[in-house]
Amino acid sequence: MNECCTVNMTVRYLTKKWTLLIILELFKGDNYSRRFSELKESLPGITAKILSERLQELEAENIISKKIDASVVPIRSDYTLTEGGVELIGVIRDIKYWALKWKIDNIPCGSQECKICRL
Amino acid sequence: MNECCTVNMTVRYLTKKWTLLIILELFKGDNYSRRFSELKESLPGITAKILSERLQELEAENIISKKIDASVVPIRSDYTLTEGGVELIGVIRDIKYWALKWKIDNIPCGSQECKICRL
DNA sequence: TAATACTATGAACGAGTGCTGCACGGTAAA
DNA sequence: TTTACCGTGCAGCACTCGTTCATAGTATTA
Repeated sequence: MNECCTVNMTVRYLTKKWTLLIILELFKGDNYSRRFSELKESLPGITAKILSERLQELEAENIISKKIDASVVPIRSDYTLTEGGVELIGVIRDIKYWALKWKIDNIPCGSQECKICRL
Repeated sequence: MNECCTVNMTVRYLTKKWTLLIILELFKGDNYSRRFSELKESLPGITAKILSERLQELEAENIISKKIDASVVPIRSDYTLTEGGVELIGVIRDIKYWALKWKIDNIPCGSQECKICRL
């Protein structure tokens, strides 16, 4: 439907609800890592289904990696930013800087609802 | 519906069909400038309506500026990348580099259909 | 014995958005 | 009268996104 292009596809993923926030949560975690339940807690309002979906997408995109510890019960799932994922933070920062520099009527960030601009 | 955030909003605009291509066309033009009809010609398949819409959006975002020469008939409309728009090219490049570096199964760019990767 | 914690997946539904197609508007030169 | 030029408005289709509810498996805890 849209143009075939890695740029476009990449950007497209980032627009999905929660995706940026999930990446940022992982970035803040020890070793850029978080558990499923931790993510869910730190993202009030997200449903397990959507979180699961986004994590799968990010894994498919090689932005995060997943490690399941099935020896423990209940199961632990750890999600970690890949090297590429960590570098993506830099790209997101660049976008943010551009936006802050050139957007006159930007949405007031730093508000409680927006965690992205705390980068 | 989505998170309020300039980053998110910015990225969101870039995902729309034709937007990236329009920006690139302007970037290639003399003085980063193009006329409506020139844009339409160089983007086969785009309709006047969509081109018009995208240009309006980009203008509202301060990425391009518009100049109408009503003294001539038929009317001439010139669209030019703003300073911010030109800087945005750098951001798009960064996204592209990231994508090329980290995406294993990226869509084959350089194909005829994709003009974005010629950046 | 039953409930709870944890990590999911699937189906159905509703809302929204993006894009297309078509019609229509104006003016001046050819 | 047609063409070049630059749009706008409306109708409608298709797709996507997100929510909600149902389900599932296991081991510890009450």
